[in-house]
Amino acid sequence: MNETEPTTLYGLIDANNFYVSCERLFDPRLEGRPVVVLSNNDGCVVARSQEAKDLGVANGTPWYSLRKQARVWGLEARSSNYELYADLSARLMRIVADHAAFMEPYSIDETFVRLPARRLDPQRFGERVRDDVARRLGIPVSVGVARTKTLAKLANHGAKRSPALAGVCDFGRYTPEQATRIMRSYPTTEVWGVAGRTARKLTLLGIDTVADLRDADPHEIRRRFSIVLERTVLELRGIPMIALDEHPPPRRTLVTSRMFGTPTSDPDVIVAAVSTFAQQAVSRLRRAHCVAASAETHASSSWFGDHPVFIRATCDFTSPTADPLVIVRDVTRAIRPRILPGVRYNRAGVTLVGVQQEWQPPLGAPEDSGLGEALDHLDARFGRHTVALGVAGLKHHDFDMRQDALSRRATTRWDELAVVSAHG
DNA sequence: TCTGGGGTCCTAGGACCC
DNA sequence: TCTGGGGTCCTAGGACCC
Repeated sequence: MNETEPTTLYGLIDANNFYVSCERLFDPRLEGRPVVVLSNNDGCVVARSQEAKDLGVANGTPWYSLRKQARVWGLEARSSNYELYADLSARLMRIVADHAAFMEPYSIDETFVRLPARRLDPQRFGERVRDDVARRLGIPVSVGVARTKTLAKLANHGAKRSPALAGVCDFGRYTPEQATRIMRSYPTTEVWGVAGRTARKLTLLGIDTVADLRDADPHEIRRRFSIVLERTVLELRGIPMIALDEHPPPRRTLVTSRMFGTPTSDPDVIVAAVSTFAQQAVSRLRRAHCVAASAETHASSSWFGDHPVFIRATCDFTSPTADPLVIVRDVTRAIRPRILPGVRYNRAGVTLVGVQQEWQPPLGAPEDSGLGEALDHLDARFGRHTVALGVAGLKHHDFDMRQDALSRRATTRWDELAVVSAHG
């Protein structure tokens, strides 16, 4: 690399404890206290405040097993409020976009960026982003900057972990010796793309730390693992192998799947759930202006029972479609005969497959019922979920999830606005 | 009693074709 | 005695991400 050529630098901006931070934004009493956010159905912990992490609460812990101790600790729990999080996420991305040359949103709470070509000190860049998001949104973020996406991820971990860095880590500031020392202090599981299975296999080869992985033979890694892990090794050496993708291809599958609040053996309830989930999936499909080629439906009993049951049915549509009438009909017809009597189902879902941009149906293709368009209009005029097909239109269902501690959707619902009062 | 939801990519193996 | 080789497409399963 030519020293005079400005190197491309990647940044990773990641919100701290995003769901908890969202909850705190509209309920400041949660500030400074241990807080967790629960999965759908109030099942298990999916996000924790720093205070909750310090208490030793692990992600994935079932809430029922914590409830008692939570009272002793003063641990607060909230049901997940994805409508709120999605809206705040969009605001976060808009703010970051003001600072970046290119950006690639990576998940609901993080985005990769390419730093502006204008030589701005990476440390200053990180501080500006952090401060601007804090000022305009009120959510704390951490920033990692490095020559590859994998290193930017690692730098971001460091920025979060080390209070002295105050949320910004420019990996390029370290000497080779310092970088090696840091990488020796982290296990391989801290690397983007390495989880338990791979880490265990790496340990057998004597590769325990990030530094070990960086120094491993890439060809050997490719032979024993995959091309993906080989790229990771090179990225850890500062060689960019994973490009920034500003226009990721549209999704190919679209899933709506959920546990039931109460398990059921009643085929009518299961079919009603499938019908409801199918309509939610179609609604997302239509908002993306896409059609689907086929669908898969599944239902299952608890994984933790003695004899877990999993049923599935697939259906290919005559031609790719976004017609709720067709999709709901085919999906429910496919699954009903597969339902086994006497099994307590506690989960169902619909996956739309072969999702693609809207296309012109060929001559002779079955006609669209026009119902989807009508529902879109009603949604736009009267709000979502105003009208639905069949039993999905009812307000309450036997399969509804439990959400005992749901916060307000303060930024997307007029009737759930935050109320602020001042006392003189 | 009670254990999330929504995605991606890679690999291996089988079917099928010439 | 000893059985081609290369290509594509599809599916299932594994591993990972947040």
